[in-house]
Amino acid sequence: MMPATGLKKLPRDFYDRPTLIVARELLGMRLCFCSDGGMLSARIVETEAYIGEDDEACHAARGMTARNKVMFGAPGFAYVYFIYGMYHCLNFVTEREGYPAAVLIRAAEPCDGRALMLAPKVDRRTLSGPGKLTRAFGLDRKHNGLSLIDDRLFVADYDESPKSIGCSPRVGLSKGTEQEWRFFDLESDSVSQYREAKRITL
DNA sequence: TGAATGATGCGCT
DNA sequence: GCGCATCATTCAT
Repeated sequence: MMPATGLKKLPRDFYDRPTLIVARELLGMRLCFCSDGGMLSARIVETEAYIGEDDEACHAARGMTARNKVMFGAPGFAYVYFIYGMYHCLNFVTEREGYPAAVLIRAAEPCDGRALMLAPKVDRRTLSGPGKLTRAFGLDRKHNGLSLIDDRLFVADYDESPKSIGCSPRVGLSKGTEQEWRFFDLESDSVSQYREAKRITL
């Protein structure tokens, strides 16, 4: 049952589409998470696409493993993994079951539940990076495999689409840097710092 | 303002 | 063992 406020939770069909489309359309959408303390939400302003076994940068490039198997499953599920010994990254699985693809959520603007976010202070930079975002929300591998159609973790359309969208190579990779599969809201100051200016001033 | 680096643990070869 | 879809800090310009 939808609340009377007109909350539009994205259906599974939204994710069951080409990953580049999903990555772009997620910009401006609200990431919503019911933490133990209450409801958290943030406006997504930066995403990256990872598409199939032919994408050298995709975790699925070497086939299915215990770690990446959620990516091979049905669309509309959360793929959360642990990286660099101390961070987690949040992804949304896309495309048909059996085809491994996902969108990494890289940055967002804090909205609801700011007092509940696990950060020294909450401002426009609090969620400006994938590791910072998951840490502030308290997301970790316990949340790997959660359905985004459930009420615990989901995305809703608040009609906050960006006016203009930029793209660039994906961040932090040694392979797969030729594709420009990173997308971000050009007018947001919550986008992650890395190479931000390079592509915008084109 | 930007480049280099250390922290830190797990998955995979 | 090595490398990693990161980040905060340090040091150099």
